[in-house]
Amino acid sequence: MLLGNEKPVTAADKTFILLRDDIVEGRIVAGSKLSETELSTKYAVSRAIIREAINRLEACHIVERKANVGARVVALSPQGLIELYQVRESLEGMAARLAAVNMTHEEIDDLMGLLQRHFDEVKDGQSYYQEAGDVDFHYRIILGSKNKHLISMLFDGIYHLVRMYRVQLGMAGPRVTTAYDEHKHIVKAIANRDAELAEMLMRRHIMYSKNSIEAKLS
Amino acid sequence: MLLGNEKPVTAADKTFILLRDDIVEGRIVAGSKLSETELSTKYAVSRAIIREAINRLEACHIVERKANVGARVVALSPQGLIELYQVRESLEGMAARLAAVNMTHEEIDDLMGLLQRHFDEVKDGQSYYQEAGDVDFHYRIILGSKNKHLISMLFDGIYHLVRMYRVQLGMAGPRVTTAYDEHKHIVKAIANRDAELAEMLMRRHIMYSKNSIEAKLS
DNA sequence: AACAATTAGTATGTCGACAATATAGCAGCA
DNA sequence: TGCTGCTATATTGTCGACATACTAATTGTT
Repeated sequence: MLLGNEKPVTAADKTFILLRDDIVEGRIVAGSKLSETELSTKYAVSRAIIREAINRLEACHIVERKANVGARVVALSPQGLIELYQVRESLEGMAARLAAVNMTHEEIDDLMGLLQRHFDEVKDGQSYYQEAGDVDFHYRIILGSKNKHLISMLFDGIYHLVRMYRVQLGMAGPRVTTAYDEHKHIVKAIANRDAELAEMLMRRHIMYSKNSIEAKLS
Repeated sequence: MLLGNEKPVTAADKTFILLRDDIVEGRIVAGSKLSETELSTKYAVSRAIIREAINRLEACHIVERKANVGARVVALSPQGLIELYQVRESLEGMAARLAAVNMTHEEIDDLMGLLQRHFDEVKDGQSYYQEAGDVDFHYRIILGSKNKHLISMLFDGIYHLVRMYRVQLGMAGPRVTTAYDEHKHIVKAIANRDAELAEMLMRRHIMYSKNSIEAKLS
């Protein structure tokens, strides 16, 4: 899954994305060791490329590296997921706040259109959990914040980890109808340029989502 | 300045820290291009080491890299500083909230001791802006959150950028007495385990700090 | 004179080999 | 038998050289 407009141009870019997705999708199991030589044969590139890819994965917190020892894929734990959602709540809350100030009318209209399509799908009974739609919703609000650091942190860092948890702990969860209502209220707050409310609603939205996942884990 | 307990063991580690500090302290000017060959002679290491160091700097958002073109030190702008403080407000607010829940009594006592020493210095007329003290204060609360992602984002990422702005836009600002009061109230909220209030006060504290800097820029 | 294309030059991307460090296994001793 | 120290092996860290892509200067054309 390519997020944003990351266009891999160099071999290291491509290998980074391949390796990352193999990890996120669970084809390389969490907690396992990453051998540079092994990976270099597997992906048919030199060790230097693999090293660069692993370095970037470390920056995303997807792998952990110890000097002179090697790199391991991070281990997934309930505690880790909670910490991740705490950061998400904080950052996406701020994103919603900023989006209420910085999104253009056009962007807001687009967002409402997306929400309407989402609603139609729910109405048509396709009310399985639409991850793509949900991601797209959050995606646009984060971009709407117009804050470079926020965007980068969430897309390059947090997002892939969240997806890794979703995939590997198998939560293609429900929450579709309630999530729709929450999304609607958030957009309304943004359209009203109510930054305070937008942040609060987004934080609650993510908190609910966290609670739902926590409940499923226990 | 070494933050946390990053112990450079490999040559790439050392070069990364040297290069980072040269940039943060302004010995390498903001916006300038980083030539790999040039740097490799300057720091007396191979180009591979320099490349790894630059990769890590890119992960910190201290340099920007374009494929097949090269890396540049980020340019400093008022807008960039504002965006940085927006992220700080969000993350450190959450850190204070979590610290109120997760800090041990001992850690809170230590924090109060630090605050007392800070107060004594202010009383003694050494009321120039104590950056080290201020940093140490925020440092402990961030650590007190016990949230790995939060800690890493702030220390490895945001912190050095903030310092870069401070150094290069020359703001060894005042705000020492008011900042002291704000710190005191934050610690009180944490000691009372009032997460809600701790977050709110921390966010206001950072907002005030941002406003003070903005005023100085215009 | 101004613009386009080609070419030379320089910087980045990639590679394979060597050096240094950690881990595991084995031998020797208490 | 259990522990300590050494050795061997395998993995990571580092390096210099080659391949490739961008940049800019030069030349030719309109």
